[in-house]
Amino acid sequence: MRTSQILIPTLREDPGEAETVSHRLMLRAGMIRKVAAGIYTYLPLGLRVIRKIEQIVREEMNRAGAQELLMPIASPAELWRETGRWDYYGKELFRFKDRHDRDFCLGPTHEEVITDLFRREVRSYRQLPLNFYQIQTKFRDEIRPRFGLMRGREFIMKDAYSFDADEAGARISYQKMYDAYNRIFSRCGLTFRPVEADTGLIGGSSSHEFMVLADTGEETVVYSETGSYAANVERAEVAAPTDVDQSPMRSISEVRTPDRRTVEAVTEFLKISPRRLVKTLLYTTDHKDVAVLVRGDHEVNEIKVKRMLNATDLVLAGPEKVQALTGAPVGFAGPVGLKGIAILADQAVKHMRNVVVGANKADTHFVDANIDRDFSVDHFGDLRNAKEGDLSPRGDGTLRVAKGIEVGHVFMLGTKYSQAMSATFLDAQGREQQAVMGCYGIGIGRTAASSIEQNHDAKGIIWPLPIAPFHVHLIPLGQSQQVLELAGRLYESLGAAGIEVLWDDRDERAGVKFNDADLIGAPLHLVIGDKGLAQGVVELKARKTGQTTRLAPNEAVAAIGEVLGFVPQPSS
RNA sequence: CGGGGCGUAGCGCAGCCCGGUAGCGCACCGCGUUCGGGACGCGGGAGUCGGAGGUUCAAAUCCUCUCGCCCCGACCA
Repeated sequence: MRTSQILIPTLREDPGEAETVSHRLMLRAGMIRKVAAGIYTYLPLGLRVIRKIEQIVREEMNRAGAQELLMPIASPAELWRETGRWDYYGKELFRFKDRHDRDFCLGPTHEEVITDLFRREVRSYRQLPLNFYQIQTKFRDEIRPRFGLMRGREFIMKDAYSFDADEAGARISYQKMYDAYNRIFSRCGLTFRPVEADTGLIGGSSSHEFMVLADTGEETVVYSETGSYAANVERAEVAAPTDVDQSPMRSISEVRTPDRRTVEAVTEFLKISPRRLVKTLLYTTDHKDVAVLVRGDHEVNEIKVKRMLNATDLVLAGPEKVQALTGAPVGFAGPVGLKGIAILADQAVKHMRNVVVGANKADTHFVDANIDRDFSVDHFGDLRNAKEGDLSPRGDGTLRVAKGIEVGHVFMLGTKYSQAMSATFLDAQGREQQAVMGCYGIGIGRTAASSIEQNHDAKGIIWPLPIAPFHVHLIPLGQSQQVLELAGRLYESLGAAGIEVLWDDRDERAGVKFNDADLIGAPLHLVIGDKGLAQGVVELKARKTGQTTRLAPNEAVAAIGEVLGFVPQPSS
């Protein structure tokens, strides 16, 4: 491709709207342009990268035995009402009505549509297992789209759905996808890690997320330093506490803590460690209020609380609510004397003695409060976030914390959708059985963005070869006859050898061309200039290392083919 | 949705406090010089100052409403 025939509007300056590296570089390299918040046009260069990733995904899906199909973007509300997700999905679902006033949505995911296909078309266990996938545009009206392709409201996703006759089969299907995902992200040149994850809105019994490790990631991953445990912090289990405080109970007393509302302020004021304090957080769920107790240096994990309560909704109580429940302003809530409300506590609280808690009275705390004597707890459980230094729940060392970008997610769905939608088949005994499902997603654009987060320098992008928009950036310098002629010849023969070349045929100064080439990030740059030709050489530069090799022009194609791992075709 | 910020030429911004000619850099067009890491000279085109209302002799600037966008928190590929 010649630059005169492909629109690559590179930007010299950073666009003001972009914060993260990948967003900035994608805009600057002329890969994407914003149309509305979270909605982008993929320009030719960006689309080439997207297509490369899609192709890798396609190859690995096919290899894993999945079959490609394509479902519609628009789907009728009836299907979503069958599973209850028309309501449950909430504002994130882009909804619209047709001319007959019938409800539709733009698909955010396709469990309903694929399950509908399955129940209509599949009858027998002999047809199983099945796995269908598609690469398609999805719509989610995200609360806050951000970081370019990282979190769009319209985005390209590969989604796959497996159907098995039983749990054992489903586990095999799941494992195949898990393995395929590992291959896909490896082939894309990413440093990533599969982690145990929460299932969120999709539902199901268990899942793994594939996390690209990057400081700009929105997810928090905890992993055992020495072992194999890794999980999203939303999901990460906390090992049962081993430190049991055996000290004798002292008698409870009230202390004045004027205007000390936070753990930090109270513990500083009383000159105690946050580990001696129990903080009380008040929440409102679907139908009731609850208090959640955690140690002062711990954080409540709301997902775990939701799970314990079997609630779909959980919001921290506002100031009026807190006042109503405790009779005190925010900052002084405590379990002692707290009436008419369920009290949950993290397991670590169980073994604490002589703790500091709010007194449900303005500017007052209790010290030396004790469980069972001064207050009671209705349920204990693992309700906090794992944190750096915790013991691994698998007993393999201590936990560390890192940031990650979720590029893929695999779920064991079980029969959640097949049950809701009566997706059944007949087993060998002729009995009707519900299909056991799995679903598997990859964010294609997010994968591209993640790759940039991991592969860039101050000058621009450094694409891994398999997803680079072009293999070689051909950079002729000046307009001399010999340079132009050689550029044309090399362009032809590289193309004939199956090598993808971007030929900068603009009449620009060397600096402009070099800077654009560095920004765009093809793995190899081939520079042709009068200076080199005077010595009979062209220069091949590796974008990543900056290392330059001088080559005779007639060796260039073979040398490049070798570096790229191609078997060069004889050029005509 | 809560908190913070921004909308002025294609891009990046100044001007706004203290009302009075709409400006700078880059990009773009023409001519010339230049040409191995973002050249220079001369000439030029381009802006409903996000939108609507109001105050005023006069509004980019003050007031009200509104729309859009970005950043920080609760959702997810």
